[in-house]
Amino acid sequence: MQQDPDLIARTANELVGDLNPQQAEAVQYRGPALLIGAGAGSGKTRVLTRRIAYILSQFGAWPSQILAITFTNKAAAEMRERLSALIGPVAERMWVSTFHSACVRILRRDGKSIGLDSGFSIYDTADCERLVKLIAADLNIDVKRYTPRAILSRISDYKNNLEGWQDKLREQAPDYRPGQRGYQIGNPGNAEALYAIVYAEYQHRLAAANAVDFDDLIGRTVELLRRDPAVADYYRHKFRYILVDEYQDTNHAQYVLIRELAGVDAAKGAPAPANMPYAGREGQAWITVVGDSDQSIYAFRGADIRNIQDFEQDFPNAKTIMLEQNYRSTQTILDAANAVIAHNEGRKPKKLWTALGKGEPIVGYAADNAQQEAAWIAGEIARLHGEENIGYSDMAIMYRANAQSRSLEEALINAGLPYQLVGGTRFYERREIKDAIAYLQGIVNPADDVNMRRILNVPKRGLGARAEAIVAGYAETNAIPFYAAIERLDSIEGVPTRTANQLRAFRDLMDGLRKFAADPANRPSDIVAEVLSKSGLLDELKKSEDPQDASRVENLSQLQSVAAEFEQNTPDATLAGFLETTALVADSDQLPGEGEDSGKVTLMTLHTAKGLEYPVVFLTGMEQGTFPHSRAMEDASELSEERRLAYVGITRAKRRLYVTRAAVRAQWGQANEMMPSQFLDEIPDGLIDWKRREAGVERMRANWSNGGFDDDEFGGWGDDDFGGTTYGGSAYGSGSRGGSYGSSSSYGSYGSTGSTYGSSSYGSSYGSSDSGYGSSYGSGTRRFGANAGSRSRSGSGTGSRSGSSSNGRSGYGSRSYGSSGSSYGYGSGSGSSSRSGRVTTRRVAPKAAGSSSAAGSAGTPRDNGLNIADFHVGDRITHDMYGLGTIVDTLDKGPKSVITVDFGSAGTKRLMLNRAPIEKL
DNA sequence: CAAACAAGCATTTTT
DNA sequence: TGCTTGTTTG
Repeated sequence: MQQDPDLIARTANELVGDLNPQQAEAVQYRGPALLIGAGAGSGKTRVLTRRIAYILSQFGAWPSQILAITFTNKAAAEMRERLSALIGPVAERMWVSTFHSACVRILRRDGKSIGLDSGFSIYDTADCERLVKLIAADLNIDVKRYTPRAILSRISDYKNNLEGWQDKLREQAPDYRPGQRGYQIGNPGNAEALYAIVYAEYQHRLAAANAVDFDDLIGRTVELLRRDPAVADYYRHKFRYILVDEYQDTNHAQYVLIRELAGVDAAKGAPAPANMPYAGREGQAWITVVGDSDQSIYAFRGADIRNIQDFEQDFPNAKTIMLEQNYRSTQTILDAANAVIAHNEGRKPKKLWTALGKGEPIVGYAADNAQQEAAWIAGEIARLHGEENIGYSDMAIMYRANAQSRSLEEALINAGLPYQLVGGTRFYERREIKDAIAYLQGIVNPADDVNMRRILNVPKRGLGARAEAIVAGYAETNAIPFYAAIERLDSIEGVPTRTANQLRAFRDLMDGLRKFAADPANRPSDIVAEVLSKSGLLDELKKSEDPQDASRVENLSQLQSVAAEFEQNTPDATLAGFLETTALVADSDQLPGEGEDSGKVTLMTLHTAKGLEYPVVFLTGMEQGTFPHSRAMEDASELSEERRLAYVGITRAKRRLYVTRAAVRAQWGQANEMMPSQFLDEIPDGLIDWKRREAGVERMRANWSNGGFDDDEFGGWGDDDFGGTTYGGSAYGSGSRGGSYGSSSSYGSYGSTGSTYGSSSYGSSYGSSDSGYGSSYGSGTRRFGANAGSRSRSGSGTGSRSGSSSNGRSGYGSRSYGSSGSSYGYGSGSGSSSRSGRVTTRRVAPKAAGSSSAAGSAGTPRDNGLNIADFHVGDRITHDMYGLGTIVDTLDKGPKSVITVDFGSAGTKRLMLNRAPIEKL
């Protein structure tokens, strides 16, 4: 049955002999619909690839009959690789791809029947935003009230739910005709109508530009399958086995797409027989979906968890097989994960277990601030590498949001540790790259107005807003694309001669490039080179003085390399094909594949980390407001999603898990005091070995609280304990590893440069090491150092608490985070019952140490010599930053006296009298 | 029309 | 704090 020389036939025993019973059952199951509930680390990919091999060799299916869908290109590549190893080179020819690339392939081939020319452009988020802005300008929409982002997110919702613009328009604004001119919305009371109109107009212009956005790739493919029976038949006949990975992250459109491709509803007349040995050539294709509802973390982008929850109702004769044995992590890690996820309501109980044994405890660390958190992690990584011989590439640092990567990077640079950062501003989103791509897109698809208008004046060639408006007006009047108007510029009236000349030059440029691209002898990388030089993009950047532009030149040359690489890997590489790969890359795609050792520590967001595993994982920023993210804490369902994200993060770790937090985190240049994450409370206390349980500030706070002073917004009065003693001393130093840690090479310099952490010694040594980071980092540290200061407060009882905390858990209940704990009622996880109205992140350091003081003497004690006796309620003062204010309260604490000042619009602040930059009037 | 400057806003997470 | 956007001036 297998004449295909590229296909290695496998016996059933080869495919299931080494699997556990549930895995084996999943691989071999015969039936129209199978849900594999695959817990984290349960061998999901293995089962999926084995099942594909099994279908080929035991069901007798052709490779071309299989469609395997993943969410990222990397996952697809990995699956393909594993398949190759299992069944041979035939894997290279199979449809193993992401939803999006599978749809592109279908639309390129068959999109004509819904009006898509095969050279269509794929707009990324930035392109879409430009388009919405153009529309908003034309319709006179107030973009302050309706931001393009908000409009787009609404449009995305519509598309994810397959709500067409025609229906929306009919419901909300039946008199609007897409493409009509001079329509002014202004500010309608009816927001829904506005959304409907913009949606319709947006689709109209996408169609005119022969372009689609990400969501359209799915939605328009569904539309194609529904509208064109011949096309639908073709694919239903072709794909007899459809397998979908990460099914919990599918949205409604993707769900329908699968149904349509499988012909579930078309086959209704002949219900899927339950006892067929294989799918056969007719009727409904067989569907296998794999997923874990506890790892659904993309609801914000439309993923509908019900797809997986309701699978058995949705597909006739469906079968569910659960995989709960974990082969990845230690029992300790799984216990933590299980405990956390158990706090989510309305989920099917599921308990991962492992045969790997208990393993080491989770290590916890509470830092004073993000910089210290990062430095501690860097030190720990150096130690693990040096003492335990753990490779850098076996360690990963994860965080909730990309912005958190900065301090971590800085610490790693400072410690001289190799790292790679995944995500952040993506290569293809960089301005210069987008510019170059826009040229390429314009060559391939001249109707692409968004990209044409983007490059009209890039590089500067004297074609500004005015010229653009003239051309756009003509194009609109004549209902032709923007570029077509330029080609006809001789018939446009009222074009200044200069502008006309420039437009002609632009037209000649584009025509020349297009001719160049049309020559089959020129490959994509040649075209990229031609575009870069002829357009003047490269010249402009090379001439520039801006140091940033040097790296832009680098990036552009890298783009050319990418194109060259693409040619290497693709038999007949076309420019359009190249553009496609650039449009659909994901962050995780940059990660090295299996078996490649980067030799570097990996930094990435928790979202990016899904599907990956590392022997050592650092989960950072475990604070209320950071993780869970502040915008997700109010809403029960969003909080559940955060918790699933925590579950994903914990289960990435194979052997060792670290959880760290910072008591103070600076964001937007403001220091905020952060409460420990509720997820930390949800991990059973006995599983965590706290190397440092409380940050310095928290300990002090606890001690002062009985003095009745526990409120916010005073200039931090950290002292030497804050940095020196606490960090190098009791909490850390007394741990068994203190000595070796301090003496490890990369870290040693740090320890030796100064006794205090937050103050100048660190900032300056860093600042001098790298000019690029120096300014932002150095100043940030200095500012904090100035605030936290080095006023000595020695002796005031850091006693019992610090002692016991450094010894670990004893004596600490899971809720005893200092005195303030009880006032933060986020209730230990039981749903929405107790939601405190209190904000959990608070500003602790006023912007006080304004530019003047911060710039000067970093870390020196600066007593302004003011005396509390001179200040009374009602007195007027000025503050360097807040301006005029009136004293509303004073608190005499000697040198630590505090005044409360009402600054009117700037708010009411509590200020440390002797440190605040104020003047009495 | 471009360059320089000021103001306002921003951070979830991504195919 | 840092970036993007808008405004002003030459």
